[in-house]
Amino acid sequence: MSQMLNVERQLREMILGLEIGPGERLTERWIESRFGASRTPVRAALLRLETEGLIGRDGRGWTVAPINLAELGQIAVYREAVEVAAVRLTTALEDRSGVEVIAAMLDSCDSETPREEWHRVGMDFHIELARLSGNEFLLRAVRDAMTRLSRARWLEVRDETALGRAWAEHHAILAAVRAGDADEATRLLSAHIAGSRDRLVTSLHDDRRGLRARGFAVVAA
Amino acid sequence: MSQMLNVERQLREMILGLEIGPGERLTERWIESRFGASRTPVRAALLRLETEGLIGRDGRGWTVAPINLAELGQIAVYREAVEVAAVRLTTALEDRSGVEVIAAMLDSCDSETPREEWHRVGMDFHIELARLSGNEFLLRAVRDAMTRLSRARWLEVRDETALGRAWAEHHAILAAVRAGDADEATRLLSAHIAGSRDRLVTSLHDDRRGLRARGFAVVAA
DNA sequence: GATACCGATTTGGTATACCAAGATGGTATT
DNA sequence: AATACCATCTTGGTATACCAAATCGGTATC
Repeated sequence: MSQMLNVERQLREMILGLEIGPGERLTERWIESRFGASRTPVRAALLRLETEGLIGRDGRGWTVAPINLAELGQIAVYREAVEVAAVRLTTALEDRSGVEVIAAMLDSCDSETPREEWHRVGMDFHIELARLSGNEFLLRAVRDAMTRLSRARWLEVRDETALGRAWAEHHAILAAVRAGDADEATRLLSAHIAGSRDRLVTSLHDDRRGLRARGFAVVAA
Repeated sequence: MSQMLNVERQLREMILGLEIGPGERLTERWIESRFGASRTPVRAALLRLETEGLIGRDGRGWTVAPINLAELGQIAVYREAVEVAAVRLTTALEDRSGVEVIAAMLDSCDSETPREEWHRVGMDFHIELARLSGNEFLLRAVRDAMTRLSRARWLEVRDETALGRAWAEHHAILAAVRAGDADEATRLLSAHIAGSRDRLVTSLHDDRRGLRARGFAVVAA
């Protein structure tokens, strides 16, 4: 059986879905029996997830990466650099029709849409926006950053107004890109990322006791 | 024996040192016998080198990544985004004394220094400059970009004046950072990266027949 | 002579056996 | 009762055996 991809995918989903908590120890034998694969594909999956930053080595042994508030700040800086560069490339394109596809994706969310879907679309917005640039490295950087952020975003205590605000900011960014206004687009994007980071870090910092009570390792900023 | 790290390091060095040519096929069994390791550490090394972009899958099987001129252009854009962000962070620091360490590193090269060393120092300049920012993600991005560029830079037909020009540009960037002049530093850095890219792509494009004659796979822009 | 077909070999994917180092727990000694 | 020490178990690192698919040659047929 082609277990390798399955083990990697399922394990990633368990980690991102917080079914395995941040800071938890992983043993190859447990994964082996949990997914019915042997150690070889398990090792391959672990090596891949390590490069994604979702797990790390704890001396000997593997550990699910903790929630690291300092890291969240650094990722925001990284994101801003690459996302702004991607948007600048995109605004310089003649054909920016890809913007409409992303707008349609945003509009697929309404009041009936479950929170989980709002989150996913919110992340995909940034990934797809980077893809429009046509630069594989900027795209990969944004995708990696989003992967590392996704658990934290899922833990964030987010009210409806915050989701709506992000949605509006996403649309505003698209409007500026559509108009070819690079400066406005990057200004809006930078502000969006900074605001997003502030709300995320604040929310997790305020709730860090609750997170630790759930058995999640949280590293302070 | 701790073969895993050795296999990975030695194989990386063979690829970066062009002892294994771009486009060449790799078999796990060959690596196994070449380095006296078994397939498990070989697999680990291959998986890691794949994420570094030095090797890729060719259907079934592994292939050393070809020299890709279009990719070199994309990397330059990526580099500029992350290196400029790093330099902006660094100029905003109160303590920029790390700049002097990098300056000393540059000055360790003189007319007696072999070409190979000039190349290494030229790459380390960018890595160490990114490290000063204190942002792990920007540092990793620059290090990854440099790794992907290093084979191409080694193939570049470079005269002495080009090496000296890069050295002078590096010093000029450091001077701007030392003075805390972020705009000047980023302007110089952007120009340096763009010029470096142009010379690199032009050189490889002009010599692509020679490269192919050496058995190297070259993908056009 | 070209081509279609079939078997042998190669090769990556997987499973598993073995090993050494570290963790664990229990016992004996003080 | 506390602690030092030793046997045992766990666990990641490594080596190897087995499998299926793809590739490569060769032969036979048209």
